[in-house]
Amino acid sequence: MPPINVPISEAESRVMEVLWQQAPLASEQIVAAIQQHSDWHEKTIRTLLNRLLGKGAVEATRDGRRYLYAPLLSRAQWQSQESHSLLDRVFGGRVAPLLAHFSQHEKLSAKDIAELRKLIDAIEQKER
Amino acid sequence: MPPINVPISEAESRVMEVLWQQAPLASEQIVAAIQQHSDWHEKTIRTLLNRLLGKGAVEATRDGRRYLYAPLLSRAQWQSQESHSLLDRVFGGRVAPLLAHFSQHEKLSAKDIAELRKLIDAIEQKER
DNA sequence: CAGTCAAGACTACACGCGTAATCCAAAGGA
DNA sequence: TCCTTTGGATTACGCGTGTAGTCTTGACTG
Repeated sequence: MPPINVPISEAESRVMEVLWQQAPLASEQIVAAIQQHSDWHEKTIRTLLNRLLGKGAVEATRDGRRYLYAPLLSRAQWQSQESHSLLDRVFGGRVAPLLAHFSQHEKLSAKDIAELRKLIDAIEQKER
Repeated sequence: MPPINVPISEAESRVMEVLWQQAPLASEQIVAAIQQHSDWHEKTIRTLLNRLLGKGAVEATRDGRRYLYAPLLSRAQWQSQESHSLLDRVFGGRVAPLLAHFSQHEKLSAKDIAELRKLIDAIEQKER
């Protein structure tokens, strides 16, 4: 599975979210899923699906007279791309300033902090 | 100082970076600074400056026959906007998954980890 | 005073994106 | 068999962005 390296837009990512939760799906099901939480027109959603196809972010396999769609770009890959992009564009590629920023300017709940500590402990465990 | 809440584009942010390092500056100095690290045309840079003006992200004060430019949007504000946007768009608004993602998929140096630990210690200090 | 130059203002243009509408072909119903 | 329906393919269109080019006006030069 080669990494997919095409940027997908905000609206397109909403379509991907549906497929990341469940796939393969027919376009009708995707439309239905999205319309539960937004009022996008069916045509709009199909357009986005087609653009994702063009970008190679999803695949379509024929199923009778329609297609079933499934993601080729994984959620983790996409998250990596977006995170990396933020890191490079906004924080000069360094993780610590990003973290410092979050700690100083974003509200971290006690739970967040506890989770962070656990994560770091886990990382250090792995290291040694 | 009211927070500036207009999105600035990638290219525009390069111009802001110059002004965040030093301000106020005449456009000529901004052009010179940017051309040290890129080959953007002078006209391009001036266009970006003007768009930033239009967005209210910088201010221009007359200085004889030219303007001196200074940021109105601060770097920290911008970093917050961008971070928040990533957090919401990509990680459902929760910090821990973002961090988990970084810890699992991005390479964190030992130094990063040490800094993270220090940050968390500091946060917890502050809390109690 | 007329011409030139430089900084900023205005205009341009292609491409991606959000947001659809229209066109087409195959399948199913009358 | 012809019409309708339905999924998909193609086309549309305004806005932001990257990337400049042209126009204007005031200042300086001869």
